[in-house]
Amino acid sequence: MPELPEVETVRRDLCRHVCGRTIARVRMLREDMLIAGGPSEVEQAIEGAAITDVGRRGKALILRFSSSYSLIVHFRMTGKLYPLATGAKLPAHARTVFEFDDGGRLVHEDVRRLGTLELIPSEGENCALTLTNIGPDIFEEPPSAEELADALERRKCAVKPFLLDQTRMSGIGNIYACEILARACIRPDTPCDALGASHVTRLLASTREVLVEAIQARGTTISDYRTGTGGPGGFQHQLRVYGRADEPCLVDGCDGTIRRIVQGQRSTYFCPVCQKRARRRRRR
DNA sequence: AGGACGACCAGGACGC
DNA sequence: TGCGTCCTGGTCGTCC
Repeated sequence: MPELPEVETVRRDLCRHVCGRTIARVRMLREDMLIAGGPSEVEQAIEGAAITDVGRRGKALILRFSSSYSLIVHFRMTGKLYPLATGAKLPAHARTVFEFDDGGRLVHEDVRRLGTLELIPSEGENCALTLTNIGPDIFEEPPSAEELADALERRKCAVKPFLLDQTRMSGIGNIYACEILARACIRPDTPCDALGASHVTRLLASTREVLVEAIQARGTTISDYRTGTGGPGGFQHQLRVYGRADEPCLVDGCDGTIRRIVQGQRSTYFCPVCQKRARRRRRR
């Protein structure tokens, strides 16, 4: 599932491969994925325009055009965006095809069609529906220890659902939430307001480490995700807990067994031995 | 206020 | 073989 490292990988790949190229024609095969404007508006806005930049906020990818329009793509679960090899057949679940004036094609594929496309004038990007309720990107604009401690103190919910909440900080999804907490040695069901200063420090450091390593590995491919060149990522081989229920903990010297629990209707994986639950602090 | 849960969507795994 | 059921999960909307 495309989370921050996956979308960042796609962004970097597309910057390299499609920036500067001009769209001759856009074909929208599933118009219902467009959440603002109609297909004809998209055609008018981007046909004849060049892709000038590819941006990202959280899990949202932003294609910027020389016509001063932006197309915001949210992959949700199964979205992919990559240049199609010359002469290659269109994939079964192609939803939008961008045809370049040099003959190349960029294809937007989404098996489950949960993803969205949104056209918006670039100057009004921040008002896009896709980006309302999406907080600062946790990789580009991470909170300070003080800010994070403050946010945690105000919440009683478990720390894992807190990490999934995109409104304060954006980009972390189910897989990386599990991995970050494993790295930080914090139990996912620890209440936010039980976490102290040392936990906050570990949480921030682990977040940074996991995201950096996952981006270096070009993201995690479990089933659908593909990079911006159409290939799989590599971080699935470096996962410590996600998807490893009943398997041994990989931490040196730890004899724990990975457990799976459900939080907010989502799978959570952790090692009950090396991930400690903080004791709730006494409040005065 | 904020938590729980269903809807959206389609395919893969699994049981009978 | 073939069908039904469950599971996957990001985000939004609804309800309590």
